[in-house]
Amino acid sequence: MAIRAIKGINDILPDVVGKWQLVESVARRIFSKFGYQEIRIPILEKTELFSRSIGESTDIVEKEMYTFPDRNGQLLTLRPEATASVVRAFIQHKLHLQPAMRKFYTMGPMFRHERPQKGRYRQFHQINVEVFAMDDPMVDAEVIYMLLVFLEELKIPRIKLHLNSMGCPDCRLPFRQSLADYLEGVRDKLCSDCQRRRLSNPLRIFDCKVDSCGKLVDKAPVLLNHLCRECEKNFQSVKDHLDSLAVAYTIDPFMVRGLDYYNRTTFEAITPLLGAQDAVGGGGRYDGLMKMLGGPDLPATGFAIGMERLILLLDDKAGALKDSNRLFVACLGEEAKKKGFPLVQQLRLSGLTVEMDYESKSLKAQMRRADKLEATHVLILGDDELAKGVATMRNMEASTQEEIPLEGLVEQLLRRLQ
RNA sequence: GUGGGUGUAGCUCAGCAGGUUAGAGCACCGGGUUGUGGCCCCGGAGGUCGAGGGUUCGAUUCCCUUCACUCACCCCA
Repeated sequence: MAIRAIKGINDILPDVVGKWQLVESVARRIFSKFGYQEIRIPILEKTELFSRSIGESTDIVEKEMYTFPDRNGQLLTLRPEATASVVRAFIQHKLHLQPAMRKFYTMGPMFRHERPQKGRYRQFHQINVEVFAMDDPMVDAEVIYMLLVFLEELKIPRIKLHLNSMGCPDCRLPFRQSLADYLEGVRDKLCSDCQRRRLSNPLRIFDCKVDSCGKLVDKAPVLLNHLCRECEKNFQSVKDHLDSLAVAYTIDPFMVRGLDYYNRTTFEAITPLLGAQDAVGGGGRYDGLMKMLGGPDLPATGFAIGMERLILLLDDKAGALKDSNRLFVACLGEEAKKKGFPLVQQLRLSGLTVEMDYESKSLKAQMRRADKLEATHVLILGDDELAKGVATMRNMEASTQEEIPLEGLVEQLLRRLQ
């Protein structure tokens, strides 16, 4: 039995790599315009970092992390998300003392042991954006705006922005009590999952897709209506700033972010085109995390983009090869091959994109291969040419040919193809 | 972890109400052009019919088991 890749952990073959590179380069270009700097963080961290930041009772920490002891017995985890690591790095290097370092982005693989399905894999890739030490609502609006600009630049169709506020500890505590009271009253009408959630994480009930629960949830108290004065003001300000940028949004009081560290503004970019995995990007404010991880008490906000989901939404032609000239050198006979081999290297060093056939195939076979490789030009080197001291240059699109003297050949090719 | 769907050539899929050499399209290789791609024509190569077991004179086809892939639940990007 041949070895296969691990379930949910996929190869990215050359025919789609162009899309990945497009996504990465657009991210770099847009984010740097907004003042973000790239940071590269490890894929492996101490398990504690994630269990403390994401929340002990979340599904991620409870059953989805790839955790194992290293050779010293230290428990390590393949990162299930990036925010915890970026915060850790910020604290570790005392970056709050460097005012030029506030806005970061990073991209790379994450790992969660879930059942794979469309748009959801065990190794998946995210682009993450994090802003530290800024709590003005304007920053929330700008972060959201940048996410939408990015998606628009990639021409991702039918994106909708959902917006919510998770309040702060001050408003969440009393709210939890009134929600608990309400759920207590209707508890035998809830589905079995929600019966369990009622005690472990009541906010999750808002996410339930069972019809009967949905009806109960409609009448349940909503956190958004129980925000404290400060949070209410803050949320209104975020909305005002979004309005000033002409950003359309839908208030979604039932959108509950799964990670424990979120507070106040949360948001998701949703598409109807991906089936069940409809969130292309999502994030929010997480003001308490830095302090919780032992750093200074600084606010933070950010978002994550799911790259696989983005790639699924990309137009078929996105990221296709640019149509620059590509030369194929076809040699006929040993003598010509000996001359052609160093010539090919020299042309590449001169800046041209050049391929040759290393086997002694018929000219027909070589031409066919040149066509498959989408060469724009073929340089034919054969006995006839060598005898005359020339090479034949064929333009594949125009189907025209000309002879070029071997003397000064490189210069002639550069002039024509560069 | 739970449920549904699907496993036949590199890819997309036919087929078989059990029967002898398992098919198509695309892709690949070669020829038609002693040295010229795409289109066309001709030919070739490529399959333990996912794996194991059972029923049968005979199984790709029926039954059981198992594995893989996939979609959905859960959760999330």
